[in-house]
Amino acid sequence: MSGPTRIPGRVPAAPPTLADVAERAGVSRQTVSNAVNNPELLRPDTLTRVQEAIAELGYLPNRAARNLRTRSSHLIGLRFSPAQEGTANATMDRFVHSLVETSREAGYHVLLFSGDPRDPLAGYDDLLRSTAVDAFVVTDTYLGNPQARWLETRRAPFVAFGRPWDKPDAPHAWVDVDGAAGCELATTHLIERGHRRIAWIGWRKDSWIGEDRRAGWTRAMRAHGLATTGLASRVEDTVHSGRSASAVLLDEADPTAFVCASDTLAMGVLHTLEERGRTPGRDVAVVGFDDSQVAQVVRPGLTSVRQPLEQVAVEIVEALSGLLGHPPRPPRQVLLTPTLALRGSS
Amino acid sequence: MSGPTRIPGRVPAAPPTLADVAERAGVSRQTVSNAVNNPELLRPDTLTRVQEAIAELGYLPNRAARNLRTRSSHLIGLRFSPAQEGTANATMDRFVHSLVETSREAGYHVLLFSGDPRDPLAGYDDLLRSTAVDAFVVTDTYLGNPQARWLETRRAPFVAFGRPWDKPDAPHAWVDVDGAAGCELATTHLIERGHRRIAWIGWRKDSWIGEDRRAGWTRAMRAHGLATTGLASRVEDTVHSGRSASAVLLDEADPTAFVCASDTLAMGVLHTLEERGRTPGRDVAVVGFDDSQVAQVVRPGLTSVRQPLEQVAVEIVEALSGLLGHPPRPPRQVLLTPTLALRGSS
DNA sequence: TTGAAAGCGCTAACAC
DNA sequence: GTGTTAGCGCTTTCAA
Repeated sequence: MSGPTRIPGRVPAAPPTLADVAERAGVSRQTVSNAVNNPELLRPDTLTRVQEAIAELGYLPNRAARNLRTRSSHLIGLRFSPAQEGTANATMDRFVHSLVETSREAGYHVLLFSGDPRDPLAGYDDLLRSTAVDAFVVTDTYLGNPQARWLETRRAPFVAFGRPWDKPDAPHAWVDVDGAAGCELATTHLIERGHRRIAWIGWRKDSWIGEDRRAGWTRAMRAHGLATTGLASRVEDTVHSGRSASAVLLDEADPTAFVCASDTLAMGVLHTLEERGRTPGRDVAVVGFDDSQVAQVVRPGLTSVRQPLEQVAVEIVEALSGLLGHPPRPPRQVLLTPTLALRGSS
Repeated sequence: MSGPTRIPGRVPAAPPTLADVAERAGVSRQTVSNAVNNPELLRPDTLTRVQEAIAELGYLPNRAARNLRTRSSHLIGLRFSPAQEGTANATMDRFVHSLVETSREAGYHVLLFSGDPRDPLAGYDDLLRSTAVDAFVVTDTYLGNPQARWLETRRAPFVAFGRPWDKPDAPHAWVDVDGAAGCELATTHLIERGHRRIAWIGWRKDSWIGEDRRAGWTRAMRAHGLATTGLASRVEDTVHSGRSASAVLLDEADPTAFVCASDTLAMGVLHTLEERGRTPGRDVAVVGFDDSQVAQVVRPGLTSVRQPLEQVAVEIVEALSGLLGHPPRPPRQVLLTPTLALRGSS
């Protein structure tokens, strides 16, 4: 045991255990355990004595032992895949920060894992079978989410960041941001500033997220009786595509404003404007999506739809606590509304 | 026990244990453990039988039990603090991706934790005392690193990403990128392209990293017999500061090129050039540092010093394996050289 | 080469 | 309220 080898004032060879605290406080191990986990069970004076011993020894429960006994790790698994498209991983980054912070407040840590980007299930299975995590946060739902279905059959607790587009009434817990509402907000903002011919540059039709965001633009235009014909373009999510698409749209439809499905595409529009000597914000307005670093730093500042990722994290942890609670609360579905970060480009 | 309640073809109520495998293979639990950890101890036919049972049951050792027994978690702690200065957290993001990937190959997972940004020690202590992680990767060494000294006294294994600037011969393991070499590379590149009056915009003097990067610029200038007087500026790391500093430098010293300590500052230079109708790359060259998203997306592309973060991760995991090995290898200090990502701005 | 026994540090269940 | 007992699933002795 560690007791005799521990020399006061020196760095302990091994951290103190429950038994060390119990001996010091003159109580049983169980009482110490109760002092930590159910303090209301102890008589006040016993509690104080135990707490003093805990403080003196700098005791903290051994995680492995507690995990083994309680069959829970207080760890949340998050697949952190290598950078995906354009500015998207900046969003992921901001989200992870919020998640780490919020999880901590709820007593959880975030375990990052990776897996073959081509295999959406890679990594999940091992962690689940080895009981290394209590639950997952699934973020890569943009392709449809086989993970969600797979985790459901495994009865693994998880919360998705992103809707199950292919199965809207799936019963699992998810939190998402209303992209349509965001783009509607952006478009309405432009309409209020006097624009009438507002173009859309979005992603290809097989992207659910892209179609959702596009729907917001359509909705706002229709609501104000504005035509959309010839004003929309669907391309790859690259700066280059944004540039060519905006060039074509300017030639063929002469829009005075652009709403884009991403900051990456919006950057392409800014490039086109610069090439043509037209000033963003004054001659042509541009709005992006994601409020990335780029939007903040580029001249003259890119107005952009901002996802409330801090709130997403809060809702996810809330949902997670529900799933893992005793008794578990039923899964919730939460849709949050983004805001608009106004800058010089509009 | 889980045995009787498990129905073939259905989702198991609890994952199989060593005992389940042993029963199925008709051997003792210990033999199964050996099959997993020391297969060379088994007779080939026994090994095959056990491995078959493992495969049939989908057995994977329970992490908590193994952690408790071996006193190791195979988890690496990384403090993931809320976004710091400008583009710096994009670098962090890229680094974390690499670290997760490399750790996985070495059998480790990355545990993210957060802590009060004002307290550099926050979070470390609890994880250490609760034996939740085997080691730390310390990244926030830019302010000097009390963490490193503190972890050393606690005999906690850790590797720092970043040199101990305030104590260059500190014995702990660290990996860093040679910022001076990077800026020397950038400056030499500009000299080779014919520039002679090359300005420096860097951070304030109390930043060790900033002074290091600046030294690279000085070195390259001196090596080519070029004057540096009046060509340097030290400011805050913001776009705005970069803009004003470059405006002043252009007025007073008329440089034909800028080397900056960050992409953020370089963006400020680009803003100034645009304001004055001068084309980056053609009229005035600009080089940034960190090869951020912004550098890749802005027009006409920002040449930038790129840190070899993938290699940093590899070296860190290598150092970590050394520290945690049996017997441990002595700590190493590794300095890596960055490269230059060439783009339109130069 | 395989098996039996012990115990890592903790908490659930129950007795006092 | 507090103590006792048992056992989570695994690996490290050590004996067969």
